[in-house]
Amino acid sequence: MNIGSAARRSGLPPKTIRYYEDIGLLRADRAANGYRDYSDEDVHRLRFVQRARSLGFSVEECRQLLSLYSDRDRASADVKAIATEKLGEIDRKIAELTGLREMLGHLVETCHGDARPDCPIIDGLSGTTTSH
Amino acid sequence: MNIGSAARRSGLPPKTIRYYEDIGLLRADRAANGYRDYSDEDVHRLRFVQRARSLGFSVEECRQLLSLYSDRDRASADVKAIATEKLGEIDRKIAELTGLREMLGHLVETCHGDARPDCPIIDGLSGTTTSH
DNA sequence: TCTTGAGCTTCCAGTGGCTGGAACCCCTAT
DNA sequence: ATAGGGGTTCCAGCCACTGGAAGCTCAAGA
Repeated sequence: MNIGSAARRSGLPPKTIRYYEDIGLLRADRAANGYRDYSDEDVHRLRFVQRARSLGFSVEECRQLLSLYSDRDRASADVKAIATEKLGEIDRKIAELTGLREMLGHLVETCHGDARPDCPIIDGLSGTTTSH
Repeated sequence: MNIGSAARRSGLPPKTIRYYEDIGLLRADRAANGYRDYSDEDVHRLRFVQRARSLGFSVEECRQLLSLYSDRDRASADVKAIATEKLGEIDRKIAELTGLREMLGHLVETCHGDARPDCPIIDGLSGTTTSH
């Protein structure tokens, strides 16, 4: 099938699929007219990458996962290691964002938000107020 | 003072400060020898940006905040609007990451992680298992 | 048959927010 | 005189795409 169909079935834009081929993540056959030609298995792989990306795996991690995916004899521990590492990263990001949320939320709460120029948010950012 | 001192005092690398000048976010005077010359007020502004960036504001938002910061007559409501919008974004990101965490966490939990090739994580990504 | 339009191809450039490196200048201390 | 640790500029690269131009191919309609 052509790239458009593969795109629709995998949930990835054609541009992205071409990009993935460009960086050697997923290659496709070519039809006689030069068009890329995708098999069902190719689409499967594309969707695999799409899911992995949407779960926060980097393209490089997708490359690893793909090779583990294709390796019928891989140890599940290898996959779990990557996923666990990623889980840690996600947790760290959540923690960081939660911290930010708290700080910014506090600033927003204490700002009366009217026409007067006095603003705790600006003060907080400029460091004139002791942050706690 | 030179860019190095300004960097140390603001918590921003010299490269980043030059970059900010490049994109017109913060400009600096020049000394006779061509070196950038920063006043305490400049450092204050740099730190302001540093804090805003670390709170998740984009550089463009920093530009807005800076102009609000410099405008002694601005309404605190204007600042609050930007901060509240950002708060919403942070909340959305947290929610998204929490969703990811749950999904990936579930996959990791159900993966026994040993030498056998059977792996729910790979299965989950490849879509052979119904996601719920 | 011709034309139209959609879809495909390649390639180049831009996004955000830096960061690294090269090549060079300046200033101070030894 | 020289060595070093600043500073300066500019160019390139990172990640993961995305937009756009110019040109090809294909199927359907007048």
